[in-house]
Amino acid sequence: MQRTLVKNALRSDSDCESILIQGWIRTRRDSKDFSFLAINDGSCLKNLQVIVDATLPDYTKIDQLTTGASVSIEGKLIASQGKEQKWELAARKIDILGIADHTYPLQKKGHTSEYLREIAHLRPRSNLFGCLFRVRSRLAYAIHTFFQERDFVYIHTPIITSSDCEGAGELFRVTTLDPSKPEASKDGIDFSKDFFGKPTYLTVSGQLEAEIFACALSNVYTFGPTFRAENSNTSRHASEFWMIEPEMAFCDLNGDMDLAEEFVKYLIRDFLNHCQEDLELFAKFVDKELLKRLEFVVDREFKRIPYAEAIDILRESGKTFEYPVQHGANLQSEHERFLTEEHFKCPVTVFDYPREIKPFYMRANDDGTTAAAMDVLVPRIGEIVGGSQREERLDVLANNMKEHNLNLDTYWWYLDLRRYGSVPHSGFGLGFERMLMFITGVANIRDIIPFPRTPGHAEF
RNA sequence: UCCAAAGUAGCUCAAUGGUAGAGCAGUCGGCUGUUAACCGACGGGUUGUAGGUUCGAGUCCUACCUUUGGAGCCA
Repeated sequence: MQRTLVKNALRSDSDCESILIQGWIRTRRDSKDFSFLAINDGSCLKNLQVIVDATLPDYTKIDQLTTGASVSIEGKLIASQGKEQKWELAARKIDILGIADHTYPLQKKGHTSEYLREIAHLRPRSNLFGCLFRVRSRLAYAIHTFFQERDFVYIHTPIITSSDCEGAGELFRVTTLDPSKPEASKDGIDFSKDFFGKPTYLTVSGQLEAEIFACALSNVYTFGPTFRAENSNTSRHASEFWMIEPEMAFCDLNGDMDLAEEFVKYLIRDFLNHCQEDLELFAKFVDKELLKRLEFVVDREFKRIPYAEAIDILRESGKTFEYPVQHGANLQSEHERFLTEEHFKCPVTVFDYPREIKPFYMRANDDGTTAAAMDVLVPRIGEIVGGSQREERLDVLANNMKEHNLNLDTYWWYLDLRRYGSVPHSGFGLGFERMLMFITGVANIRDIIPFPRTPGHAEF
C-alpha cells in the first residue's frame, strides 16, 4: 500500500476507506476506551490526529507509542469530531518501526533554540526547525527559479581553489601533508610536495571564476558553499555558509542595483506566497514584527544614494554614534541601521564607495576617488547584498593590483579576460543564510544552517 | 579577538550569606472526543570547574570553561 503524506491527508476533500501514514509520534493522549496520537512526518508543520480504539488488537502496544517513536499506521481517513482539525485517521493496524524511550530529548513543550542547537541531529523534528529547513529548501528553489527564468546559467565554481579572492577574509588551507612531518624546505613547508603541487584553500567566493563564465555566457550565477577562517563570534557569521553570486556581462552598476533589488523582492514575495503556514509560526513565536518588515521591503522602492551623500546625512543627523562618521571610512552597523530604520525608513542601496576601502577588482569611477561599488542595506540585518561593476580596463586593473600588492602572475587568467574581448560586467553576492534570517526573523545564523560551523565548533 | 551578562533536577526557571524549590518532562494510578488535555502520587541535585573569604557560600572574591548578547572583520 502506498504511503500518504500527512500534508496530503490533511488536504483531502473526502474521506478515504484506507490510507497508510508513516511518521513520528509527537504526543499521545489516553482515554479509557481509546487514545489520540499526533503524527508528524515532516511534510508540513501540522500533525495528523490518529484515533486508536482500545478494542484494536494493536492496542496492546499503546505503552510503546511515546513521543519520538516511529510508526506506520493504516486506517480510515474520516472527518474529525474535534474542532482543531478537519480530518483524522481511525487506525486499523499499527506497526511500531522504532521505539523512543524516556531518554528522548525532545518534549511536547517548547525548547530554547540554544538547547536544540546541542541536539542538531534531532532538532529538525521540532516545529520551528522543521519549518526553517522546509523554508530553506523553498528559498533555494526560488533562487534557481529567479535566475533560470531570466536566462542566467548556473555555474559550479570550484570549492578547492588556489586563488584567494583578496579582501574576503582568512582562508582554510586544503592539504594532504602530514602536519607532524611536513615536507620541509629551507623557507618552511614545501607545498610543491602537497597534493596539488601548490598551496590550496577552500573558496571564499566564486566571483572571479564566475566572471570567466560571464565573459562567455553573458549572464551566470553561482550558488554554493563558501568558507571563511575568520575568528568571528557573532550571531551573523559562520565558517561555512552559502552564497549566491550573479555575474552579468554588458551590465553596469545601475543594472547591478536593479537586479539586486528585483532579486531580494522576488525571494520575499515567493516566501509570502508559498510558505503561509511557516510564516504564521515565525510571526507568532520568533518575531512579531516579521510580516510588517517583509512588506516594508517588498512594497517600497529601494532608496539609492551615493556614499558621500550617506555620510553627509549621518553627519547632519545630530545623532551621536559610537563610531565617528567620516568620509573615507566604512559604514558601521549602527550607521547602516540609522539610514534604513530611522532616516529613509526603507531599504537603501549605497553606491560609489571610496576606492581605498574596496577590493582591487571594483571599477574605478571617473572622479578618481570612488569605485563602482554598491551595498543593499535592510532593516535589522544591515548589509544583505554587496556588489560592484568590475574593472574591465586592463591597464587600470593591473595598476589596482599593484596598489594592493598582488602578484599579477598568479592572476594571469583574470587579466586575460581584459586582454581578449573585455566587456563591462557587474555582479553581487548575497549571503543565503543572511537572507533566510531576514525572511524568517530568526536572529542566529546557527539556527538557519543545518549543521553550523563556527570557531571551535564542527559537530556532526 | 574585544566588551557585557549568564551557568541550580532531563527541560524552563525560583531560592536576603543560614535546611536547595516549582512548572513541565519521566514512572505509577485515575478521568475525559482529547488536541502543547486534565487530576493525584512517586522518583529525581557534587548548584559549570578549581581555589579563596566566612562559624556558615547556589549567593561574596579570583582564575578557567561553556553559553548568550553586543562590537570588530564580513556575507
